[in-house]
Amino acid sequence: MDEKLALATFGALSNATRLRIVRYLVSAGTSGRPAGEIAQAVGATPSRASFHLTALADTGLVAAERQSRTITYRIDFLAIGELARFLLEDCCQNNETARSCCS
Amino acid sequence: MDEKLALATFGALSNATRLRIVRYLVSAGTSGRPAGEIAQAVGATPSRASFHLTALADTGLVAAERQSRTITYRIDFLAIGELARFLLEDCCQNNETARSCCS
DNA sequence: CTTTCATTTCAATGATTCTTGAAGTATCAC
DNA sequence: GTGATACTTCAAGAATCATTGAAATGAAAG
Repeated sequence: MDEKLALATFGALSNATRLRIVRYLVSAGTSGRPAGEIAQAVGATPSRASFHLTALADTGLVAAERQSRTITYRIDFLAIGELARFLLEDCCQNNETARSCCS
Repeated sequence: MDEKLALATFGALSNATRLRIVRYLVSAGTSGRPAGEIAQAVGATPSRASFHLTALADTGLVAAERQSRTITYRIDFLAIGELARFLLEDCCQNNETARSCCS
């Protein structure tokens, strides 16, 4: 993960609505959830949810897949892992204190 | 780490100048660096650096300590570790794919 | 006590991001 | 075809965030 993407990904996670979406999609697992259901789950209008889903998709944190009328969004666990790796390895130079938190 | 702090911390890391400061302070290790030196290292005016250092300190990513005229800023490795933990455990429910990136 | 040095704070401006509601696109069912 | 459903896009305004340069603070030194 390059620095530019890391900055954008941190930005994506710094919004309450988007973080709620991420958590909801994590709980949904690999099957994902349709946009409308996500909007309802996080208490956002369809338009607002779409705005934030697009922002998340732009960073690769979620992937979108159209199935006829519905668009399914799915969390990308690898993208989150890569962000954690960026934080601990690239940024923190593998500092032991930092790493010890999630081992 | 609660969600509110996590949001603020992601926000703190989503700015290029602040990320440069974090990386510079990581390379400085536990002794930290004075504000002026940080400003110079990241190519920011004193005022701009101060603004971003305050933002970082507000989230606990760095700690400030005054020594007579100079103010030393130090990275808090634990805070970064806690953010990584939030990401992998709280957000990702310990998903193995996410965890595998930094093990 | 004045000056200098290191740094912060302030106010103004500019830039980015978020929200809202309306209009648009795509797909299905009739 | 028309109508309904699922979702996105757009434009306008509101809110938040970043940059700048000037003024203020706090601490040492002469």
